[in-house]
Amino acid sequence: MTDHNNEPTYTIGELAREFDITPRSIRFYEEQGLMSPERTGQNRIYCNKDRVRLKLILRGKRLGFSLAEVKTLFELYDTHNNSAAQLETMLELTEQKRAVLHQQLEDIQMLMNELDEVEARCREELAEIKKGKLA
Amino acid sequence: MTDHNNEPTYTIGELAREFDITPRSIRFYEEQGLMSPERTGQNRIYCNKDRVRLKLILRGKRLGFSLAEVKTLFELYDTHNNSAAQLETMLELTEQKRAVLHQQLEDIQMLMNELDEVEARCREELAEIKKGKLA
DNA sequence: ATTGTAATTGACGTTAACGTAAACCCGAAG
DNA sequence: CTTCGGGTTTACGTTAACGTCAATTACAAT
Repeated sequence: MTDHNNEPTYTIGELAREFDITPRSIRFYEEQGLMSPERTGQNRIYCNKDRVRLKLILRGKRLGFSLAEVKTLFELYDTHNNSAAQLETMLELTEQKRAVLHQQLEDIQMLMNELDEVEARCREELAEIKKGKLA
Repeated sequence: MTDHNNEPTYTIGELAREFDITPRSIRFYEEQGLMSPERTGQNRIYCNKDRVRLKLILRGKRLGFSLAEVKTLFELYDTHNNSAAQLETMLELTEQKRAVLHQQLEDIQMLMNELDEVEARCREELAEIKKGKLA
């Protein structure tokens, strides 16, 4: 958290701890072109934008996106595309992602319902057992 | 869809086509202990229960679960556990899964919001371009 | 001067989830 | 009979996303 000139920065270790990942992972994300932090000599120095990126990467991963996919999302978001063609492409991609997310929402709903059932069955049986012990 | 004695069955190829995966994948799931279809000689013959299992496997995958995790979920669901200890364990596991799913729901919400923004920005710029072309 | 702590690059190892190729069997069609 | 379109096993190849050294550097405290 070396605060130099009013903008907060972080070391790789700090970010690693904060997000509960290893420095190795962070370097790997950089290697894959997902971020490019500044350097102090040979040491990496991360600014807020980098931290946000990292957060986005991890969120993408939790949703099952590959690093490559996350990267293209970044590129989409970054480039202020002026070409109409690219803008159209981008809209297509957001639509695709939206479809995937929608599917996941459905999946989650169904799984949650099943979990409810399993849990209910479980609690019932536990109650049975306890009744048996008291008798 | 060989209907023998009122219960529908399927070949590996049929299931593969239906779920848009390869037979190799299905055999792999079996190898991992996720299903064990009957045999006609050396050929696999899948019943409805197997088909449902396959569907569940794929749903699990879409949600980012590993095959191993899906397997333990199956085992949880299958075994009519009588031991109180095992029931408790099961409740813990369902709680864990629930937490993961909740996190995913949040992630999806945020990502969808971002997609909305990106899309809006996109459409604006497209409108600009079109206006330019008409002028 | 040494010990400790955190960082670096480079290289090789690992796991999951299949893909792919080779060689085989089997039942129906021409 | 052979050809063809399924299916089968065995086994090695592949990709992603890191893990795990190993060797080196830098700075900080004892």
